Amino acid sequence: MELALSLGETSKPFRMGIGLAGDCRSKDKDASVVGDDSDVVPLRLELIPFSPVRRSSNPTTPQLQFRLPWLAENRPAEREAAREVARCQEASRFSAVAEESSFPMDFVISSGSGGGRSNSNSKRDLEADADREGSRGSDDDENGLTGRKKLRLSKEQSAFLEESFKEHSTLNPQKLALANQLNLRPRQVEVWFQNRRARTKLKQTEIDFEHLKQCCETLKEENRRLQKELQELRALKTSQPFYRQLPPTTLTMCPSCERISTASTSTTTTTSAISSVNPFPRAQAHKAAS
DNA sequence: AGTCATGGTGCAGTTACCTCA
DNA sequence: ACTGAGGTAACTGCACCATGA
Repeated sequence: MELALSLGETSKPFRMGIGLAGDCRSKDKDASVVGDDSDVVPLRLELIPFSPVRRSSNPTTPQLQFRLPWLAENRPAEREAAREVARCQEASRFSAVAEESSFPMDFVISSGSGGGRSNSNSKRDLEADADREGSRGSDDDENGLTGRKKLRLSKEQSAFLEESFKEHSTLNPQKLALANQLNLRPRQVEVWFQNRRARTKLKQTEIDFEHLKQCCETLKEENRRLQKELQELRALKTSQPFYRQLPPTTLTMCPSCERISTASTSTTTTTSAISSVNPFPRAQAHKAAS
């Protein structure tokens, strides 16, 4: 058995970057998903594929074809795992049916904890309420639990979501399709993507931290080296007093290209070349030019 | 064209649950 | 059996954006 999932535009590879400055909230969508090259650290997380994905041969219809390994038809050895998934998601069907139903479901009665919320999350609230209702199944009735019940996604479900996440880190187009294919509630898929983005960002932050730490160490070492070199040059300068007696007119600088040339030998050198032994190349060059 | 209400979605922060050493 | 740490599903509150009235 094979199911096809259309994920829309897939030409742009997913890239995740962390902005170095500024408020990410004001531009979080762009910064966290696409990442403007101007404000992200060049080090990036690469999402490594770990299971084969067969793509549609037709480029005009970017379509992914996933195998659903937990289905009994595909891997008979995992029939029991599939039954376990079905058992775990039994509560999901309740709310899924409720969503598909044309009858208005009376989920508006709040369970108490979200009293101060704005109206802008009403659908999410309804889903959460439905989740709570759905999760209060026979198990909870038996053992008396009233809190939220945590459903562990199967490895196969997580892998499937990972594949989808690699194509789109945002969810909008494929949420319902994913939820249907995985036999999960749309809210579960949504939460999974949110948590996945958070994990990626955290990982990227750790990588960035290590990268910046290394940069810091490198710069410290470079600074130490330059300070030592400066001390040596100063010592050389004091031990060779004739160094001061060099006529300043021996150096001239072209005002347009800022190249320094010696009048006697007409040897041209750049200011950057001089700066390797002179901490104040520009000042000296201007002084020489005047 | 500007304003407001509403809905959808993302993120940060947090909580609660589960697993494992 | 107990426990603490780590992973992660789920929740909460807020912000932003799109859309329609």
